[in-house]
Amino acid sequence: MTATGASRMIQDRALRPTAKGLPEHIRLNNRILVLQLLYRAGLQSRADLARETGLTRVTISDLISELMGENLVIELGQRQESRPGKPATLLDINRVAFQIVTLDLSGHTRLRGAVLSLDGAVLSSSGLELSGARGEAAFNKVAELLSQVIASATAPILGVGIGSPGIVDRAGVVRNAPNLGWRDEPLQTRLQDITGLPVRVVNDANAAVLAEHSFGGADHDLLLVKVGHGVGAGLLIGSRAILGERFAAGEIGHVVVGTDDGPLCACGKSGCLEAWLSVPRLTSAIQAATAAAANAADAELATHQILTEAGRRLGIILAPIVGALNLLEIVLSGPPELLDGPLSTATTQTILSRTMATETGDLTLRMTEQGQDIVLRGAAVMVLSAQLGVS
Amino acid sequence: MTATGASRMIQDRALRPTAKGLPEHIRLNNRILVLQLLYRAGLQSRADLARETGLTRVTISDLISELMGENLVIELGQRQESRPGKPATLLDINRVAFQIVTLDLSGHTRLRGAVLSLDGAVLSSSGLELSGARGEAAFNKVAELLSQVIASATAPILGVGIGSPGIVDRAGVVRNAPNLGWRDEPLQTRLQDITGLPVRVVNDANAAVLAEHSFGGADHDLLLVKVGHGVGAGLLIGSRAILGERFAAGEIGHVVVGTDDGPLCACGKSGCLEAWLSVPRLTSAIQAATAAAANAADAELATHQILTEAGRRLGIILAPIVGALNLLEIVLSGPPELLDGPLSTATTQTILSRTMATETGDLTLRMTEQGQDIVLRGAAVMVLSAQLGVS
DNA sequence: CATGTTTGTTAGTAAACCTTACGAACGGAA
DNA sequence: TTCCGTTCGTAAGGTTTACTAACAAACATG
Repeated sequence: MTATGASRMIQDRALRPTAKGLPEHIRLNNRILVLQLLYRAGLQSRADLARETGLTRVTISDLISELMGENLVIELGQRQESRPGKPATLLDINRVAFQIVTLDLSGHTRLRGAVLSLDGAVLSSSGLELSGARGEAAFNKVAELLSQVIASATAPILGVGIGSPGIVDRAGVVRNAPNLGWRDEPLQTRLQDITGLPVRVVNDANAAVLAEHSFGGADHDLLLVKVGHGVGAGLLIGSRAILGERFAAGEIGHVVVGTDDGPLCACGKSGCLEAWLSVPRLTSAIQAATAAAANAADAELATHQILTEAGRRLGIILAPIVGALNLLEIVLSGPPELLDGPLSTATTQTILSRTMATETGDLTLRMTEQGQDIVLRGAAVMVLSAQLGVS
Repeated sequence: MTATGASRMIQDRALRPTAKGLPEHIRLNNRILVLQLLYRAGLQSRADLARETGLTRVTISDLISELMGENLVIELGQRQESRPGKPATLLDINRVAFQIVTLDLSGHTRLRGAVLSLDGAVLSSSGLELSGARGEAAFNKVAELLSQVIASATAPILGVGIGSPGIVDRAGVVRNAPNLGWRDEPLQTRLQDITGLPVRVVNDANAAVLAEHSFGGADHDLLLVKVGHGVGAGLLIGSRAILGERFAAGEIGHVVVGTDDGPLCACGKSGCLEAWLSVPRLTSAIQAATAAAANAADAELATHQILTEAGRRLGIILAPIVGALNLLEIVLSGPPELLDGPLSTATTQTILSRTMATETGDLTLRMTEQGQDIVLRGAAVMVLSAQLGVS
């Protein structure tokens, strides 16, 4: 028995198509490929792009002229380098021709908004107090802030990106967001209708992990744990976000930690991660310990213990996840004065001691480099990805 | 500020291309699409396929004639149904023209091999005692069994699929398999050179989860826990296998369970999942308890307790994973007399009680329906997927 | 028996890529 | 200075793919 002419290796590229292919899909594919290269590296000639993509100079020229027609790409004069041959014309994404508007709805009391450049830099930002608004009132606050931010843009807007707390489905419907009092709120569609702009709504932790991935540079699988009023996570595997069957992936706040009970949680269970790790719980525990302490050294010690125990609890939850997914990179987002120190040290230690060292030896756990704007920037990544295929 | 002509929604289909697109890729895409439909549903006419795919009858006809030329598709006479119009010519994958050869190397003492039809049915099987062979000797045993099985095929062989324990990379190199004494063993390449057939080597648990996905029917994200001499898992998200950064995804056997210590594990830590749940540990614990019991009822009770506690420990490990990935379907593979009963009941209970009920309420945990042949059938899925793009 | 319907094929068109060829612009050598 | 090789970008023509339009074959029905 021998191999047959019928058998042909199917490359990874084409596995499991779910839709028919048409010539124009090739064009779109290559268009995105070119935009992606220009977006990441910038300042390349048509010939450079041809070499990198494997497409011919002819095809690249054609694509570029299309992109220049849309004002997405511009020529930036000739390369100065002294080489034989006709000098190359340098190209780049037209980074000032468009701007991106994003909102971060994850603050417990305050909504934030910003205008960003295509590079993800925050050009201007503003905010609006939620003042306890819920349901339709909260929606109106969001719409109000959005129109403010849109008005402050100084270039055509590529799209609007929004990071919302709670469970958000692929269509941008907020299935459930207790803080804002939303159930099945079709935020994306409604705001799209109001503004006439393309809008993308995603979960805040998912936006955050996208920001970390795109602007942090590393091409690893990534888990981002966002600690705030609650605890949530965003997960990126193979450069794509994991949403979960019911769009609730990353909702680890109410998973029970360990086998020795723990503090009572608002959800009714004991020992939930959120009951150990949320910002309100940590600050109040530290405050209480400090108040009860005899002196500054005691207070310091008690604080250290509280943070270490919280970090250990986080590590206990993360260890099975790290093992099951063979993760090598975990990022924390939240108040650095709480997370960056004993807490993160304890988390790393705990994960390493509870998993197989040979597989997780080079695990990295660190604070995000995106700071407070992480959700705003992640929402911008969503827009870039949706509108241009770039990230 | 308004939306611009430049912005265009990029559909999910084309997100993040990593390679250039060419006209022939369209053809491959559509070819796979057609094969997939025929493989799954079977017995359709060209016109049916055109309607389902959205391609025209002309294009379908052309594709079908290509596939018939390769003997992959055959005509099966005309549809008998009484309808107006010219009767349809029914088509199907030529399910008897090719066979698949697969090996399961995950048995602790015995290698298994089989010839399967394109449908994944086991046509014949054989085995070979490992007799403690390790390293090159183990490789020779594998090669010997493989040539036996290949010789017993009765039709051209589409390809060879192999499920191996240990850590297997994307190129089919067994990075580390302690049981077989392999380190960086390029199994796929070597066997491909020997046999002249396309060979695919994957981790046994990953093969198993593919089998469960393809033949189990459900289109959910899936976690399969394989309990044997060790404990491993295979994970499928969005119909694609998760391998992990170092190809060690699913290696949860040596993750520590709970915060109350536990049995000492061979790896040096205390309370590893494998130290609670592996088949040798369960059987010996049950044997000991039975021997020590005063009567049959006591023995029964002790056995029940041992299995319940093991199931609870599995649940403790799985709860964070289920929460983080928002999984709804977990499958157990292994000796049903151990797993199917108190153990799986306790696991389900534990997961539900340790996660947020609203998100995991409709969690399913069940035994596999694939039985002993799960790895053999999963390896066949790999071959189908690699050679035809079908699964 | 005529009509309408469905199937599968033939002929010609549009879109996307490719190959081949060429002018333009530069550095370096005769 | 002049010539030559190199590199860049563009032009012209060919190939592959899928599409539209049209048609013959085969059937059910009034």
